[in-house]
Amino acid sequence: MEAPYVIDEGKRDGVKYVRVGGVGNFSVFKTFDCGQCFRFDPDGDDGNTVSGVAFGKKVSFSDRDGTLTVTGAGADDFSSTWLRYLSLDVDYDEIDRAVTCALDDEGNAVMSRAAEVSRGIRILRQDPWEALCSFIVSQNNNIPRIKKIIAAMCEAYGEKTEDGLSHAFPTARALADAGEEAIFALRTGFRAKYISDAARRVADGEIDLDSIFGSDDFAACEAELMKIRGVGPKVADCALLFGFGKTEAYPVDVWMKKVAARHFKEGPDPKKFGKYAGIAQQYLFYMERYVNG
DNA sequence: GGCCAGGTGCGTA
DNA sequence: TACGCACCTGGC
Repeated sequence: MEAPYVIDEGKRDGVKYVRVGGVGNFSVFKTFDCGQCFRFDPDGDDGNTVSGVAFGKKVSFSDRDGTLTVTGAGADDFSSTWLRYLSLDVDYDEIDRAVTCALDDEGNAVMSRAAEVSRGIRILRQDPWEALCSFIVSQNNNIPRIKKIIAAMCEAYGEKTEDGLSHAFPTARALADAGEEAIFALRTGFRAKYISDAARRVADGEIDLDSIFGSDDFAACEAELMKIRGVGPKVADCALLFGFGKTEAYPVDVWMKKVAARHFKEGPDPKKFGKYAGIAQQYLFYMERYVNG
């Protein structure tokens, strides 16, 4: 795999930027359009730029002719934060090879098509608490409203970003202190008690996200998260996949049920994809939800 | 004006 | 254990 390398860095209109080459098969648009993250939106009209907030930093990503531009970051920030966030240190060519030969011929044909249309998607490594909380909000909900609720939560209870114009995702402590009624007032509906329960348990250390992050016992991680009210297998798996870097997590939602019904006699069996099950899942999900739609 | 959304908890057999 | 149904709200 070609390793990402910094081309140059500088400032435009007083804002830092860094340009990076060697990013391989990476699509900003697909990565941020595939439903894994709710705080980024398309910026401008080139179709290749998104802006948002992650790890309390306002940032935008843009790809053009194989060059990634990160605005709001310098070379140091790129290597310390965004390289890992975007999973640019992961060899997706190798993963694509693995997931397209894991099943029988028929299954491999489906996976090859899914990998083809999804080419460029990277599983983000988001903040664990943000991912957990966001996917609690996502249940029985649609993406525009999920984004709206999360934006309201950030504005009300998140620390301001450096430029003072945006807000970080609120800490578990901030949401726990806000209380269930205040969270309900953000139009979260029946999820208010779930968010509140999650925030309290995490803030109190009753659920230790760091130890889940460091654990290799996937089933135990899932069980631990499912102690939270309103966290079932789907939400737990999304949090583990998108927030805890556990690519073996295989969230099954209505779209994945459609995939199974439409393209497979039974299954696919996620175990066959091993530690890349979550990435295979994301490819199948993306094909069904955003391409076949 | 309804239906429904990237689920989950709870009550019922 | 295995279903079916309610759930806040607002986008379409």
